[in-house]
Amino acid sequence: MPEQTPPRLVLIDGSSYLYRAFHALPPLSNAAGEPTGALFGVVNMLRATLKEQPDCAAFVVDAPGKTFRDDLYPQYKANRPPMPEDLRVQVEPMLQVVEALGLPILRIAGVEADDVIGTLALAAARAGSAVTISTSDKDFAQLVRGFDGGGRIELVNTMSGSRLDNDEAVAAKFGVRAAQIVDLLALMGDAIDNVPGVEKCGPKTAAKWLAEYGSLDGVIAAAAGIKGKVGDNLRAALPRLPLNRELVTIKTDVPLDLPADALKLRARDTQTLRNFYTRYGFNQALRELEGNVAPEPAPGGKGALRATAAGYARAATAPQGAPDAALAAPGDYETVLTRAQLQAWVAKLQAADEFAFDTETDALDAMRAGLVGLSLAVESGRACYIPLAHVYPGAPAQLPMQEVLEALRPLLADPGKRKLGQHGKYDLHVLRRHGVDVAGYADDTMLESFVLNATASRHDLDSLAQRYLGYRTLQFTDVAGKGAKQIGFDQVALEDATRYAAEDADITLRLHRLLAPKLAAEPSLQRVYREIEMPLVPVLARIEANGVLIDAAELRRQSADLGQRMLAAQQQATALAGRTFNLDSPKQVCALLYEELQLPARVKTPGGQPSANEEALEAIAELHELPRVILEYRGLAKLRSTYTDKLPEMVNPATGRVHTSYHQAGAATGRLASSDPNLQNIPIRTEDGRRIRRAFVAPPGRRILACDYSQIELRIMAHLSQDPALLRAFASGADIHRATAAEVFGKAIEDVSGNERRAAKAINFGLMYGMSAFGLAKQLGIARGEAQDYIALYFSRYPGVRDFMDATRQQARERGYVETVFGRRLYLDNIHARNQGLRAGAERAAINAPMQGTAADIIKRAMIDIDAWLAGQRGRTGAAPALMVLQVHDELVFEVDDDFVETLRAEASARMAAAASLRVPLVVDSGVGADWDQAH
DNA sequence: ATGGGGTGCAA
DNA sequence: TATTGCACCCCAT
Repeated sequence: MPEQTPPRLVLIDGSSYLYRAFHALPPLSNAAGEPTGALFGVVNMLRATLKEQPDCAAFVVDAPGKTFRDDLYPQYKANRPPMPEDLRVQVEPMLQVVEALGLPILRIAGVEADDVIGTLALAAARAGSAVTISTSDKDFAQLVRGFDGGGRIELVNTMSGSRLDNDEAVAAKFGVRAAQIVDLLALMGDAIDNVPGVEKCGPKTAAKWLAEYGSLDGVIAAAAGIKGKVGDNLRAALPRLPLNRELVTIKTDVPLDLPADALKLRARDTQTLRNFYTRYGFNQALRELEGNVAPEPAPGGKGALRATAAGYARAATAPQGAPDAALAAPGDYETVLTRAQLQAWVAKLQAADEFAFDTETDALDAMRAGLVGLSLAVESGRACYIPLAHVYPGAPAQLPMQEVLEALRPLLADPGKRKLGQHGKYDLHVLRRHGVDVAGYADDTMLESFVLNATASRHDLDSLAQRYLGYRTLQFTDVAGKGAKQIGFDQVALEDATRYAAEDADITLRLHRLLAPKLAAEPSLQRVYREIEMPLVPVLARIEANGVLIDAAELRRQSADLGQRMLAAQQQATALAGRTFNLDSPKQVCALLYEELQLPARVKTPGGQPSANEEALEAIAELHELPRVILEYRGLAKLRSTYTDKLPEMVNPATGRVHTSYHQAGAATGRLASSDPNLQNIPIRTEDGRRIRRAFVAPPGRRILACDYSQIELRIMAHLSQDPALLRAFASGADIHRATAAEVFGKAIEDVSGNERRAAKAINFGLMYGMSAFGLAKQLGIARGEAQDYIALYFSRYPGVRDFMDATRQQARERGYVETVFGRRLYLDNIHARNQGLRAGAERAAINAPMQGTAADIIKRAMIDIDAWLAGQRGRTGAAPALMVLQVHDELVFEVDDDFVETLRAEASARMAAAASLRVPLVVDSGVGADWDQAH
C-alpha cells in the first residue's frame, strides 16, 4: 500500500504578520500616497503560502472586544500601544485581499486568534492532518508535536523562512522541548502583552532552569535553593508564575462551532485582485496574476515543452478540489529544444538592453563542472531553459551544445551587451571552460545585496528571493533529491530542470530590478559596487583559473615525516598516561588530565566546560609532562591533516594546479574569504609550518613574487584618526612598534627594549580589535591594572586615536553603521542590544571594520589595476609574462617569468602603493624566490 | 549523513 | 573579556 499523504491545513496568524511586516519593511506607499508596507509583506507571504497548495487554510485575526484573558488579568496587553494610523488603514485592504485570494477569514468574537488557531490545529492534527501554523509569534512553538496516526503540527514563519517542525527544532531554538515552552514563557514573561516574568530571567536562564528542574513546578519547588540576584528575583515572582503560565498557554479547547466549509479555499477573484494590485502598485503580483490568467502561446517548435506553473500544478497530484488560488504562478518558463525556439530567444536577447543568464552544471566545483544547460531571462516572469547535456533514460533530444554556444557567443562575448547574474563568477568559469569568454558582465545580484547590507542576510539566490521578493524558490534538493540519493543536474527531468533553472534566471532579473535602484539611491555604495566589486569579478575569476603550482611530492614527504613524529608523540603519551587514549579527542584528553590525573582545569571553553586547548595545556605543562606531549602531537596532526595530506588531493587533474575559490561576499568587512582549499591560512609562524610554503612553487623558468602591504591597518588608523604622533611615526619610516614603545615609555627609539617593543606591538594590534585591559593583560601575561596603565599611557600620547574610537562608536550608535574610506558600509545590528555582551561585540566590530574594510578596499583596487596592466603585457613567447595566483588579505602573490621579475616587482609594488592616497604613505614589501617561503 | 563544539591556522 | 575567516576532528543525533 502506498503511503497516503495526510491532508494539509495551513492556519495563518494574520495579526502577527501584519505587525511584523509593518515594522520590518520600509514605510512604502503607493502612487496615491497610501501606506502599503505591511500590505506588501502580507500579500507576498500569502502568495508564498498559497503556492504550497494546502488542502485547507484560514486567515485568523482577532475580533474586536474582550476575551477570557482580559477577564483573567485586566492589565493584559495594557502596555500595547494603540495601532499606528499608518498600520490601521492597511487592515481593511488586507482583509479584502485575503478574501479575494479565496482564503477563509476567521474572526471569532470573545476568542483570541491564538486560541482559535490552537484549537483548530489540535483538532485537525488529532484527525491526522499535517497542520502548518504560519506565524511570526514564537509562542506558538508550544504546539509543535507529532500525533499517532500521522498528524502533526509545525510552525513556519514565511517571512523569515524559518520552520519549527519537531521537538529538536524547538529545542535548537529555545533550549527546551515544545511541551516546556509555556513554562519558559511564564518565567520570561512577555513585555508586549504586559505579562511580567522573573526579573533578569531571559531565554537562557529560563531554559537552564527548566533543563535542571524539568518544569515550572520543579523550578518553583527549587526556588528556595537558587542563589544570586536572579534567585531573589525568582522568589519575588513566585506568586504570579501560575497565572503567567495560564496567560501564555494557547488554548486548544475553545468551542468554535464553525460551518463545515469554514476552512475551504475558494476560487480567487481575479478582477478584484487585479484592481487591488494595480492600486497598490504590486507589480510583481500583478504580472504573476496576468501570466497565469492568459498564458501566451508557445513560440514554436514541435518539441516545445511548456512549463507554466499552472500546468505543473495540474500535472502534479494536486488534491481534489484545490482551487485556482493555490496555483499562484511564479512565471512562464519555456524549455528550448528546437532551433526555432533558440533563434526566437537570440532575437529577444538582441533586442534587449540587458539579460540575466545562469548555467546549470553537474558539479559544484567551477573548475571541474560540466555544462548541462543554460537559462536566460529578459523580462520579469518569463525565462527559458536550454538543456544541453541531460542524459537520463528517455531524455528528449537536445540542441547540440556547440551550436547553442555559437548562437549565444556574439551576445555573451559582447562587452556592450549588459549581462547580469547571481554569483556570476561561477558561470564565467564554466562558460570559459566550454569555450566562451563572457564580456560585459555588468551586474551581480549577490554583490548588489552584499554592498547594500553585508550582514542582513545570506547572499545566495534563495535567501535574496525570500528577503527581497518574499518568494520561495524551488530548491535544488526539490528537483535533485538529497543525501546519497541525490542525482546530478544532468539526470533531472527537463520539466523539473526548467522550473528550477529558468526560475533562477527570472528571479535574478527581478532581484536586480529591485536592488539596482536601492544602490543608485546610495551614491557611496553605488561607487563601491561599480568601481570595486563588479570590476573585481573577472579578476578573481582569472586568479582562480590560474591556480597555483604545488610540489605534491614535497608535501607527501612532509606528511611521512610528520606521521613518524606523530607516532613517536603518541607512544610517549601512552606511556605517560599509562593507557591508550585518542589524542584527537578533546573530551578524552580532558577526562585524562582533569579527572584521572587530577590536574587543575584553569581554562574554560566558550561553552563553560574545562578546556584542553593550547592555553590550557600550557598552563599545566609545568605540573606534568603529558600536556607538552599532547601539544607536540596536536601541532603535527594539524599540519598533516589540514595541509600536507590535503593539498595534494586538491590538485586539479586537468590543470595540475590547485584552484582555490574566493568568496567575494564572504566577510562582512569586505575582505575576501578563500575555501576549497583555504589558501589564506597556510602556516608561517613555526618552522614546521613554514616548510609547507616551500611546496608552493613556480614552474621552470618562473619565480614566485610576493608583495605585501606593511602595517596597512595601522596606517589606516593613522589616516582615520589623524593623530599627529602616529602620522609622524609613519612619515618617519621608523619601525612602528618601536616608535610606539618609544613614545609610550618616553625613551629614544634606540633605547627601546625588546620587551617594550613587544608590549607596544600588542597594544597596537589590540587597539584595532577594540581590546580591553583584560585582553591586553592576558596577551602580555601581566596584571590587569598594569595593562590598564599601558592603555592609559598610550591614549595620553595618541589622543587622536582615542577620539577616533569614541567618534566611531558614536557614529555606529547614531547611524547604525560604520564605513570605510571608500564608503563601504557595515551595519551593526547589535549596537543597541540590551545584552551587554552583544553590544560590546558590536562596538568592537565598529572599531575594527573601518580599518579591516578599508584595507580590503585598497587591495581590491590594486588587484583590479594590476590585472588590467598585466593584460597589456606580453612575454617572450607572446603568452602572459606573469599570473596573479594568490591574495592573502594584505599580500598578492604572482608567478612570473624570470626575465619579467623586476618589471613586475616594481610595477606591482607601485600600483599597490598608489591604490589609495592616505595621510600616510602606503609601503609595500616584496620578495622573490623559487617558492612562496623564499619569496618572504 | 549532518551539525555543533572544540581546536587552531592565517591576516 | 581582541577582529575577520575556513577546516579539521570528535561525537551525538
